[in-house]
Amino acid sequence: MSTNPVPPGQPQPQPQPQPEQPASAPPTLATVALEAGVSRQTVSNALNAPELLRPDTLHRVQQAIEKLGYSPNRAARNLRTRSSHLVGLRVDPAVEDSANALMDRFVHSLVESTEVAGYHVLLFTAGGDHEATCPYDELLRSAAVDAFVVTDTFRGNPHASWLGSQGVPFVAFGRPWDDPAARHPWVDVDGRAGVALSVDHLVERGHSRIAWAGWQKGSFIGEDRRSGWVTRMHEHGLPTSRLSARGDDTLEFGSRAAHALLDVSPADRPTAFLCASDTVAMGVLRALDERGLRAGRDLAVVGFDDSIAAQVCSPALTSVRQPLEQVAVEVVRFLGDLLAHHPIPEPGCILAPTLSVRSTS
Amino acid sequence: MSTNPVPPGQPQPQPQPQPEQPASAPPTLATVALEAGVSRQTVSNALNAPELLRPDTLHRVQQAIEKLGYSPNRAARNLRTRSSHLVGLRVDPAVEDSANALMDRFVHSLVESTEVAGYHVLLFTAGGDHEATCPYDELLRSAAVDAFVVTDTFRGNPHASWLGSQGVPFVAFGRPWDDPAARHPWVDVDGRAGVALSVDHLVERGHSRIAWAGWQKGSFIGEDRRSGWVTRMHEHGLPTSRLSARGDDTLEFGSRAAHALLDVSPADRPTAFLCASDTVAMGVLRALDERGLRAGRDLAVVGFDDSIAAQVCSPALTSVRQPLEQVAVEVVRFLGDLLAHHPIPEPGCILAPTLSVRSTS
DNA sequence: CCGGTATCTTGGAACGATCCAGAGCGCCGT
DNA sequence: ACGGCGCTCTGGATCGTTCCAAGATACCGG
Repeated sequence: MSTNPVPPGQPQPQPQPQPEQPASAPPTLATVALEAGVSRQTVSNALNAPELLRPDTLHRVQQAIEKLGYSPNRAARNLRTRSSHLVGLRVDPAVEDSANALMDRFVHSLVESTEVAGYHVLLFTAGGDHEATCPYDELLRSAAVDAFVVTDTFRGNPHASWLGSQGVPFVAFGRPWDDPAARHPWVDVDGRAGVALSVDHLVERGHSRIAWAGWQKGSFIGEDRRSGWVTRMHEHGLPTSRLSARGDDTLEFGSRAAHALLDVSPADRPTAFLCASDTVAMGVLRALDERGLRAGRDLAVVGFDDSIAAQVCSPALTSVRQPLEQVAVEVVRFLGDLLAHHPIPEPGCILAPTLSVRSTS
Repeated sequence: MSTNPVPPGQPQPQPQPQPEQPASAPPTLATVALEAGVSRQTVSNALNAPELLRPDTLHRVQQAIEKLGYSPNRAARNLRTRSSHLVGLRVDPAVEDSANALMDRFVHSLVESTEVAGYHVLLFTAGGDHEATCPYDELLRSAAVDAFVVTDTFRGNPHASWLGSQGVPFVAFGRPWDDPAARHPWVDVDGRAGVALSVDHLVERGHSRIAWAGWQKGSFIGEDRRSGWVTRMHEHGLPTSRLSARGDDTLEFGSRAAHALLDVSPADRPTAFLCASDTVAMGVLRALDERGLRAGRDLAVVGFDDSIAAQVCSPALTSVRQPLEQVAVEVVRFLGDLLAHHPIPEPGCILAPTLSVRSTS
C-alpha cells in the first residue's frame, strides 16, 4: 500500500486516509466502491435496488463486497433512513410458581419472524421503580426502536389504549377487550374455541359432569374462556350449575377449587376438570394427588397453554395449545404494514388453538 | 430568529430549515441549544459530561431538554461513537418436552442488568438453514451489536473457542471446559457443589443409598455434576457402585433409569435419586408413579435447574437452583470491562447454587 | 449524422450526534 | 497593568449511509 510519507514537522491538513487499510478498519461503501471501480451510490444501489444496475456492474460490485467482507453500517443507515429496524418487546419478571412459560415459545417465534422481515427484537424492562420516564416513550423518542410488540393485553391489561392514544406504533398480542374501537393491529387466540374443543374432547371420552376452574370475573380472558365452557356444555345439553369455581391464577386456587368441587355427594361430583390455565390445572392435579385420585383414570383434567410443565409432569396434562408460531407471523405481518404505512383494513386477527391430548384425559 | 430572506427566483443553495417546527419533527441537539441559548456542544456536554458545565448553564440546558422532551438520537450517537450499546443474545428454539426453561429467568435478569449499565439486549437466531453468513459475524460487522452473550457453552458446546479465535467480543455463561486457556470472560455455576449440597441434604434426611441419574460421558457439565455426587458420597463413606445410570437429557431416559435402578433386590435399591437435570428428574417421577411409589414418602428425588415444572408438579420437586440473577450481573460486569477495554485479570467467575427443598425429599 | 430518450452512474448534501482545537473571559500573582 | 492560567463555551469537521438532481453513456429513429 502506498505509504505516502509526509514531511515530518509539517502540519498536515489532510492526513490523506488511505482507503485500503489492512483489516483494522471495517470496510465502508467507499472502500467497496474503490475496489469495484464504481461510485458509492452504485454500491448502495447494488444492495438496495439491484434492478437499477447493469448485470455486469452488479456482479462486479457483489464480488467486491464478498471479497472485502463488507456489510453496511447499521448506525449510518438508521440515521439516514430514520428507522432502526428494531422492534421493542417488554419482558416481565418471570413469575415463580406459575406454569405460564409460553413466552419462551412466543419470543423465539417472534425473533424468527422478525428476522425474515429484516428486523430484530430488542428487549427492555418496565423500568423498575423510577417511573419518571416511560420506557416506551424513551425508546421511541430516541429512535431506538421503530415499533413495539405488546403482550400485556393478553392478560387483559388496558395498557394498550394508552399507547394507542400516544400515537405509538405497536402490534398487540391480545385483543383490546375493553376498547372494541381501538385502531391498533392485534392478534389473538380464540380461547373460547379452545375450551369448546376441550369440552368436545371430554364428551367424546364419555364425560358429562365437566367442571370449570377459572379466574375471577374481572378478567376478560377468563370470561372468554369460561364462555366456551358454558356455551358448549349447553349445546351438548349438559349441566353447568354447581360445577364452576373462580379464583386467582395460582396453584393454590386450583387445588382448593378441586377439593371444593369434589367435596359433594358422589352423584354431584364432576368427572372432569377444565381449567383456565395450566397453573390452575397443576393445582387441580395436586388436589387429586392428595385425595389419592389419579388423573386420567379416575378423573380427567384439561389445562390451557400447553406449558412445559404440562408436557413433563406425571401424568402428562392434556392442554389447549396456542399457535404461538402463527401468532408471531401475523404480528410481524401487521408490523410490516404498520411501518410501511400501508392501510390496515382489518386490524384484528383471531387464530384457532388446538388440543394437545395427553394422559390426563 | 434572523430570517435571512433570500431574493425570490434565485436558486437557494441552502433551504434554510427553520429549526422550530411545531412538533412533527423530534427535537435535536440544535433545537435544544437554541432553546437554551447555548451551542450544540454544550448541550451534548450537559448529557455526557455535566461536570464541565457551570451549574446555572447546566440547569438551563436541563430545563430546555425537559421542556422539549428531548432524547438523543441513538443512530447518530452510535454512528459517531462507533458503538451500538447493544449486546446480542442468541435464542434457540424452545425444546419441547424438556423442563429446561431457565432461559426465561436468565434473560430477564440479563435485560435488567444490561439496562443498568446503559445497554440493551438484542435477540437473534442461529440463522436457520442458510449458513452462508454467520449471524455473529454479520451483526458484528454491521456494528449492530457491540458484543455477545453466549450461553451455548453451558451445554458444553465448544462454540466459544471459535468466537474467541475470531476476536469477537463476548462473555460466556458457561466455562470453556475444553479449553482452559481461553481468554474470554465467563461466568458459571458450580454444578458440582450443587450436587454435593443435594447429597448432604439427602444424607441429613437419613438416606444412604443415593443413586445418580445423569448424562452420557461426553458432557462436561454432566461429568462435573456427577463428580459432585461421587466425591461427596465417598466423603460420607457411602457407596456409589451400581447406583449410577447415564443417558440422554430426556424424560424417557429418566424413567428408564429409575426402573432399571429399582429392578434389583430390595437391599440394593436406592432410596433417593439425584438427577443431572429437572427433565431427567421428571422422568424419574413418572417411573415412580408407574410403580405406585410416591416421591417424598417412599423415595426421595432431587432435580437440577429449579425449573418451573419442578415448582408446580405434584409432588413438587426438590431441585438445585442456579443463581441466574447473579450470573447476569457478573456477565454484565464483564461486558462493561470488555467494552471499556479494561484489563480483565481473572476471566472466570464461579457462583454457588442453592437448594430449593420441596416435597420430593 | 444528429437530437432525443431511456438507462446507468455520479458527486454533493443531509441525517444528528460527538471529537477536536481554539476562542472568550474571569482570576491570580507579580 | 499585564501575561498566564484554568474554566466554559463555541464552530467546524466527521462518522457511513441514503436522497437528490444532474451528468455520462448507449440506443434509436429520422
